[in-house]
Amino acid sequence: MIDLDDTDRALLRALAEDATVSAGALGRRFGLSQPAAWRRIRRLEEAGVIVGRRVVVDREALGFGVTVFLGVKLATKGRVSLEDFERAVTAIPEVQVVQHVLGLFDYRLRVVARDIADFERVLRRRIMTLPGVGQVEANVLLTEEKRPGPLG
Amino acid sequence: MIDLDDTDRALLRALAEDATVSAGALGRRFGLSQPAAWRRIRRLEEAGVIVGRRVVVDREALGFGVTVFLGVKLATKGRVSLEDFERAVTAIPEVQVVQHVLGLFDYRLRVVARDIADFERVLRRRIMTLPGVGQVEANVLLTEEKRPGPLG
DNA sequence: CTTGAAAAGAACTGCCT
DNA sequence: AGGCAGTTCTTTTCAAG
Repeated sequence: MIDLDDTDRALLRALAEDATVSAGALGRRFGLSQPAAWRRIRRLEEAGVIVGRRVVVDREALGFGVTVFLGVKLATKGRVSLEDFERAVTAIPEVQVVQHVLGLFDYRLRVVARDIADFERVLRRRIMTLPGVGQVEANVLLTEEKRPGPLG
Repeated sequence: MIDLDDTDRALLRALAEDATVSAGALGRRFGLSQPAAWRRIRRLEEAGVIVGRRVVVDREALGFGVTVFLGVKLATKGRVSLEDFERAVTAIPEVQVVQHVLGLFDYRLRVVARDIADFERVLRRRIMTLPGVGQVEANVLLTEEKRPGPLG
């Protein structure tokens, strides 16, 4: 649990927004030399604050225009039920995220589909047939805004 | 809505997992030369399939060990209410994601906090005081698994 | 921390099959 | 489409202040 100064936070915020900028460009933006900026970034990686770099894929450009969030309550609890459910749900290609949660539901899923008809197919043939599924609640995504979040 | 072949999907899957690998390394992995792999990646960028590159920040390493998903139902609807709510909620630093959704709730929020006590503070002083907030439902994140999702 | 420089590697270009 | 060869740029490391 390293603590960061304002410059570290600025670098982190910039890289979380766009990781294609070079260390030299970041240094110029925040008043550091290229090696200084580079050393700070490497320090953030070594400290486990930066855990990887990913490309962001636009699902709509691939024809997946529908995103639905599902809350799933299991009818049967217990260790085996959780493991069975998790194994089965991770085998569904349309499921992007599986969150084990505490509260009214046991799992939250992020599911993508080509359109609503395609989503109904996924829901009926894939989701509702999962082992131990009880109550299911759905929310269809309209717009999504991601923000940097707190950094220390 | 470009359509991809198996090689494009393999490249995309690899880059969505780890964008630090070079075009040359990807080419060797999938039986392409460095320029061939690079040209395919650039084509995916130009087609709008790859929309950016980001670093992944581990919030736990920064001391934010608690993630909570909130479903929010507005008491007062209408265009102005939505805009007021969105403007106010995006000003809360602990809110990472704001999703406008259709269903039982109107918005879904991803909120991070240092611990449960800190989350209670955010909930009472920030979330419950948002303009037009009605019913609120919470799920505390235990574990999260992200999967590649469908690519075409 | 800085500047400057050097070596390694990746990105990018043009030409050819 | 893909490959080869070459150029340009960044990244990465080092030395010295």
